[in-house]
Amino acid sequence: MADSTLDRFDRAILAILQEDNTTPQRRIGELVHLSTAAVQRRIRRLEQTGVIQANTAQLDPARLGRAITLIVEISVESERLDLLDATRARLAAAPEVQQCYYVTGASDFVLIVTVTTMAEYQALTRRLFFADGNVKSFRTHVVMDRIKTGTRIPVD
Amino acid sequence: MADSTLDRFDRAILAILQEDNTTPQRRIGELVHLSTAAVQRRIRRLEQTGVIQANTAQLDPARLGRAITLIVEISVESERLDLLDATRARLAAAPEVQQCYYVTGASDFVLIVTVTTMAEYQALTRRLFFADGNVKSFRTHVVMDRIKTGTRIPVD
DNA sequence: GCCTCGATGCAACATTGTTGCAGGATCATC
DNA sequence: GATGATCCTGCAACAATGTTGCATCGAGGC
Repeated sequence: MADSTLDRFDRAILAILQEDNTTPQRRIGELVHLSTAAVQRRIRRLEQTGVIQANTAQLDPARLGRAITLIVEISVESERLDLLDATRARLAAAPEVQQCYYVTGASDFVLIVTVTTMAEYQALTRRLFFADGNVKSFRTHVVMDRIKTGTRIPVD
Repeated sequence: MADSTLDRFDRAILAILQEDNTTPQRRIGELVHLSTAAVQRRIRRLEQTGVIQANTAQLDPARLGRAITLIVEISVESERLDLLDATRARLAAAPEVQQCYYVTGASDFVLIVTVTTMAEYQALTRRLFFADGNVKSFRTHVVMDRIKTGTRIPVD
């Protein structure tokens, strides 16, 4: 899982798949100037070596009733490893928690949360924050506009 | 693009595609108890109506050299609409900015940024924050652990 | 009860993905 | 500088998957 340097072909393929992984391999081959077989083998290698972690559909949260997005900063009481790990596991397990980062700075965790109603969020805070003895405080930002979302990263 | 209520079949299909959109329609049909043709037509409708916004490969940032993730909170001087829009556009256009939210609370924008080196981040702050007259201040959290990432949302 | 509308399953068909094989480039070794 | 090993390529046959036409079924309105 170490080196496997990516050449410009790999990067070009990744750039395409990152935008639309339903692009036919034949089309990718035309774009990057390789045969479909070569494209196919490179994609398989990228998947097996973990460069490509998953192939997923991006859904519109609003259309699924989850119109509210929140960003939450959490501060913990103690940085003791076992307590941190417990909190970490609890946060990651919650389906409403879309993303969770352990960070430096004023807070310890930053979450991105999606809910259908503020009542649901209130319930979540009770279940996830107040019930967790190690959560000292949390600060909530309500998202008014999701200007840019996704997991796209530059490939060059 | 309005109603188009999602029944339990749609939701079951979305749950699968959100995990792995390379799952064959035949397999999806078995799982949700529909014919492949029905699955195929539903997926097409979900794509056309925008419930499915994109089909993308999820890449490992570390394997592409972007080992550093940062979360940045930005406060602006003025909430004047034209100034806000200019800042918003500038932030969204930066490829290093993976996600960008306009939020309530102590800060105005929250960004998720990926870079290869801290020097690159420093350059980004100059280009994006210091050069923008309307950015009053920003606070940076360095991500030590990406506990949970992605765009997965509950479908039920 | 009859009609329309929308969705379904089946089956033929089109497209796309996969694999075996032979050949070409690169690199270390001699 | 030749030699062989290794890796990657393209081509072509093949397998798997996606797509569409058609007949049928069920729900709701008249």
